[in-house]
Amino acid sequence: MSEIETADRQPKRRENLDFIREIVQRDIESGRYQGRVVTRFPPEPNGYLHIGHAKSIALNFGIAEEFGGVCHLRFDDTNPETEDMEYVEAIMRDVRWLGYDWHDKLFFASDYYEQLYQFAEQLIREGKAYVDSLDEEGIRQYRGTVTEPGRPSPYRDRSVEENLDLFRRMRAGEFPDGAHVLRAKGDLAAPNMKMRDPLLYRIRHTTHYRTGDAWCIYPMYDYAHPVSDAIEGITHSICTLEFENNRAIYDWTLDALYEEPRPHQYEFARLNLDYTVMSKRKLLQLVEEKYVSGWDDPRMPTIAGLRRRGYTPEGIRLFCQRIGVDKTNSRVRFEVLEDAIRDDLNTRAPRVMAVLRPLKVTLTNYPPEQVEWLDAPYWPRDIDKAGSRRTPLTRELYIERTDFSLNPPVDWTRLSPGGEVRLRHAYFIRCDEVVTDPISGEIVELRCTYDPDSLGRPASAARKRSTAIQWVSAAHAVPVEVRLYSKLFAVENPDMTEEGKSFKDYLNPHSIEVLPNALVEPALAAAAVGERFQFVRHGYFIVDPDAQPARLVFNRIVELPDAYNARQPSPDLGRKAKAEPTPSSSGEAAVGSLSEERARVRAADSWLAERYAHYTSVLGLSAEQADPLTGSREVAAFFEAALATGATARTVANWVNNEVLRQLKDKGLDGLTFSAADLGELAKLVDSGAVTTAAAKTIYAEMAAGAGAPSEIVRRRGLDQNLNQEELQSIVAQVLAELPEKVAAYRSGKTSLLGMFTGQVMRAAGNKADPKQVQAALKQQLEA
RNA sequence: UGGGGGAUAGUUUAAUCGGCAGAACACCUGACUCUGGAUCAGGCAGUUGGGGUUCGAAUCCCUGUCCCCCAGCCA
Repeated sequence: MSEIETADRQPKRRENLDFIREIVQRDIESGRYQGRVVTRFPPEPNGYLHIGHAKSIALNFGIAEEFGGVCHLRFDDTNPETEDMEYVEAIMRDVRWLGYDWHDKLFFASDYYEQLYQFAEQLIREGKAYVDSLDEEGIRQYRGTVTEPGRPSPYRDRSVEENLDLFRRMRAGEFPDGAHVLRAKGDLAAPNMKMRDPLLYRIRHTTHYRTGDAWCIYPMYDYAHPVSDAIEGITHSICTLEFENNRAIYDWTLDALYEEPRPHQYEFARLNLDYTVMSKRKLLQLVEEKYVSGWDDPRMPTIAGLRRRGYTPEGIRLFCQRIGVDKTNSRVRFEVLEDAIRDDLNTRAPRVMAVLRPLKVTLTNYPPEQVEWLDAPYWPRDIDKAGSRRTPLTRELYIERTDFSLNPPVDWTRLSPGGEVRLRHAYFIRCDEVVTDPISGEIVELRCTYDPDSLGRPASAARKRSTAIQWVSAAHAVPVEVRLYSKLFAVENPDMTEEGKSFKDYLNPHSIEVLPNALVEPALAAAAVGERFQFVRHGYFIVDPDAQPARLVFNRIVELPDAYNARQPSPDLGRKAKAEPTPSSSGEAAVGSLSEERARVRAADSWLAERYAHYTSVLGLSAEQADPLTGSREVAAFFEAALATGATARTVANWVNNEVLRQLKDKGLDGLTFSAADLGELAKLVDSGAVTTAAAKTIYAEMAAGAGAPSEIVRRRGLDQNLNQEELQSIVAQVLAELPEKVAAYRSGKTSLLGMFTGQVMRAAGNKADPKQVQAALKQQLEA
C-alpha cells in the first residue's frame, strides 16, 4: 500500500462488519468493558424456535465466537401463564442442533426473582417506584394516547412506607390478581408511551413451571430483562427493532440500579421470509388447529420443522450469513434459504436414482434373464469425493413419466418416439414403440432397444444433446413413499390479510403431495433415518422418522433448480411490481415542520421578521438561505456577529447553514467551541482566496474540535503557504506513479477515476492545493 | 395526529465517516457436463423525490414522499 494511501488513515477497522459487530469492535478497542464480550440469547419458553430465531442465535453466538467472548442462553421466563418445560427442552435441543454451545452459561430469569424483588424494594425506597391500585381499564385511561399526555394515577404519591408495605403484602399473597401493580415513576407526559410509568410487577396467582407457587407476583419483561442482563454481566444486549422504544426503560432501570460499564441494548431488524409466518402465536395456531402435524411438521419454519424437513445446520447458518444484519425492515425471498441449503447439500449428499412417477420400459433386445450390476459413482466429477455402488440393469425397467414426451418440443433432450436417450450409468436406448391403454389412452409402456456398445463410451455427436435419465430395474426396485413438500402458504406475505380474512386463508393446499408408489434403487434399501441423498435430477431427500425397515419414507428437502422448467412460461407467482413512487411536489414552498416552525417564530417576533427582510433585500440572500438564519434570535445574532468581521454575507450564510447548523442540532449555541468572530475570520480567509475551500473545511473541522482560532490553525498547519506549479506537478506525478493500474483504467476510458485522483492529490498536498488546478494538472498528465 | 426507527440493482446488502457505487441471490448469454444440477466466463440492473454547499455528495445542509414500531397487568 502506498504512503499516500495510508497517510491520515483512521485506525483500520475490520471491513464488512455489520453495524452491531462494528459497535462490539469499537467497544473492544476503546476498552469500554475491558475487552469483554458477553451476549445472550433470551428466548421465552412459550413456543418453538423458528428460522427468525436462528438469525438472532447466529448473531449472538456468532459475535461471541468471533470476538473471543461468550454467549449465554437465558430463558426469559417471567410469565407463568404461557411457559412450559417442554419448550425449554425443545429450545435447548434446537440451539445445540444449530451448532452453538452455551457451555455452563445456562440461566433462567426465574432464578433471579429474589434479586429482582430486592431491587424493586430499592426503587421504592428511592422514590422511583410506587404501587398503583388502579384497575387495568383505569391504567389505560390515565395513560393518555399518542397525542395526549397521561395523567398521574391517584395512587402515585403514596409514601415510601405505604408502597413498601403494599408491595410486601403483594408478595405475601394478600391480594387477588389485578388488585395492585408496581410501577416505575417515569414521565406521564413523555411522548414515548413506554415511559409513562411502566409496570414493573403484576400479581398472578399462577403456578410457574419452575418456581411453582413460591411467587404470586411476577416481574415484567421491561424490568426483568435489563436487570437479568446486568446480573449476568452482559455487555451487548441485542434484540429486535420493536424494542427500540423499550430501550428508554432499559436505560432508566439500569441507570437507577447499576453503574457503567453496564449492558447496553442494540436493535436489529427481525427476519421476514416470503411465504411463511414467523409469529409464535400464529405458528401455535397452526399446530393446535391441526393445519400441520406438529411443531416439527416439515413445512413449518420452526427449527424442528426444518430439521425434520432435512435442512442442515450448516445450511441455515450459511443463510444467516448471507442475509446480513441491518435495521431495514425487509422480506427475504424463499430462494435465498433454499439456495443456501442446496449449496451445503451439494457437497454432502450422495447421488442416487429414484423414479417418482414410474413408466414401464421393456428393452426388447435385452436377454430376459440377464442382470448386469453396473458401477455407479455416488458423486459427480466436479465433487471431490470417491465411492460408488452397483446398480442392476434388467430387461424391464422404470423411468420417470416426465422423461418421455409423445410430442416433444424442439429443445427436448429426453426420450420421445423414435428418439434416443442415455440411461444414466448405463446404455443408450431407443424408443421403438409406445403402448397405450386402449380405453384410457394412457401410456402404459415403452418398448425400446438398447445399444450394447454404448456402455461407458462417450456419446456420439448425434447423441451429444441427450440427457442421461435415471431409471430402476423393475425386479430390484424398492417401493417407497415420497413426500413432496412445498411452500406452506400460497402468498408472499400471509400476514397481510384482506378484510375479513385470516392468515390461515392463505395456506397452500398443495404444500404436501404424497407419492406412495415411488421406486428407488436397491442400494437405498437399508437407508437409515436422517440420511440425506440427492435423487438425481429431482432434488435432495432425507429419510423421515416415519420410515419403517419395510417401508421407507423420504421427505423432499429442496428441489434442484430446473433451467428447463424455469424457461417455460408459468403462471406468474412472482412479486408484484414495486409501487409507482408518488410524484413529489417540487421543493418551492418551504412548508415543512422545521421551516414552518421558524416561520411561526418570525411571525411572532418582529425583530426576526425584520432581519429576514433585511437579509433577503439588502444582503442579497435567497429565501432558502435567510430562513434557517432567522429561526431564533441567537442564530441571527451569531450570523451577524460573524458578518461584522467583514466577510461576505453569502459565504457566512453558507457556512452557518451547512456546517454550524449541524453542531447546533445536538449541542446548541452554547456548546460551540468557537466564536462567531472565528467563523467570520474563516469566511474572510475563503473570500480573499488566502486558503482554498478545501483547506477551509480542514480548518473548520479543527475549530469544531476546539483547536482554536482559524489564524492559529492556518499557521500551525501551514495552510497559507501557496503551492507553486512545480510542486503541484510533482505531487501529481508522484500520485499517478503510485497507481499505475488506475492510470491505465483512466486512460482506457474510466474517467470517473478523476475524483479519486483528485482526492489523493489533495490529501498528499495537505489540502493546500486548489482543486481546480489539481484537476487541470491531472488531466494534463493523464492525457499526455 | 405525538414520539421512535427505516429507505442503495428485482431481492438481501457493501462503500475505509466527502473521492472508483462493490457483492450475493434472481435473471439473461456462452463454455463444460452421463444431473436441463454443479462449476467457469460474461451480461442486464441501483443511491426515495426536489433544492443547496463543494472541484467532487449515497455520505453534509434544507425540504418533501413512502414504510415499520409504540396507547398488554405479553415478550
